[in-house]
Amino acid sequence: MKEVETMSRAEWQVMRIIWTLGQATSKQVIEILEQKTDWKAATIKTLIIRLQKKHFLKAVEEKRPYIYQPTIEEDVAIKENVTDLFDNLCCMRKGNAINEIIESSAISQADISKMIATLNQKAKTAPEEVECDCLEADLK
Amino acid sequence: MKEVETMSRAEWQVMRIIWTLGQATSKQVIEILEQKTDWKAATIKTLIIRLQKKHFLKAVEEKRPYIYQPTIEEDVAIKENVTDLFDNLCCMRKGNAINEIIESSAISQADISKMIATLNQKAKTAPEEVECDCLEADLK
DNA sequence: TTTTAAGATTTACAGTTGTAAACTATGAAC
DNA sequence: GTTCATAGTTTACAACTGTAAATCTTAAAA
Repeated sequence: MKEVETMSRAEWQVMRIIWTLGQATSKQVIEILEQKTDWKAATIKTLIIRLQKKHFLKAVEEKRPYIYQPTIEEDVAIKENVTDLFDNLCCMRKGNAINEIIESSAISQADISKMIATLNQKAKTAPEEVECDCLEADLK
Repeated sequence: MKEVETMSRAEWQVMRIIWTLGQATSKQVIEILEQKTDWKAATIKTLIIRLQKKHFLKAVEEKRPYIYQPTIEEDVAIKENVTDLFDNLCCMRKGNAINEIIESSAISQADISKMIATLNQKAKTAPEEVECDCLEADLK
């Protein structure tokens, strides 16, 4: 059973537009997503409605067209998603997985420096080996 | 429309067990997952069957109990998942997202060193800033 | 060889997601 | 004040998921 609302893949694309714009009308979102995808306007409207039902978007409804605004910050949502994924990976393999995304992502100088700092810090107390816990009983 | 088969969350848990053991009978998987989750044996059997239909597992069927083996390597599957997630994040925010998982994950000395090496290498050609492309039209 | 328990397969069913058409309401133009 | 076009809401429907019971098979015990 689902405890917390989550965004589907398609819904996430809608949110990206609105996060980037700060707020947007459905028309704006539709115009942009029709460029990026093969979705029909009706599809995009459905996604907006679902995001409202899930409370990830709220609409300023003074008058039409409504203006849609995010109710969750992009960084927070990203962190939730990434955490959720990594929580289900074998501990032993996270390091390698992270190394692979670093390799394949464009990252700014500033972010690189920050990561190196984080890693140096971590190195002070990091274990020689990380144990696999894939067969361990969970506490839940 | 789905071009490629993907594993659902629940199916992933089954794969983790079998990846870790190398191969396993349904009984082994059931015993372990009954510890880790609230799933009933029947549920776990369903997941195994679906994984076979999706060709992520094959069964050695000489005789019962069958022995199930992965048809995809764990590292490959992890990379696909992680890539799939990061492909849908705003470019500008990937650096920060990666930094956050580094902070919150247990990582071995060896993996830390490797990442630092990767980052130093990247720093040589990394841009000062990464541009957001969330509103850009895709090539597809 | 019959019985039976363990294991495999089918069937079930509601909720989510991708995908979109049909329908309704409203601001703006006439 | 009507009439539209635009924007918002309902309805639709199949595939995928989480969840599991019911049923069929077969190796092993009796």
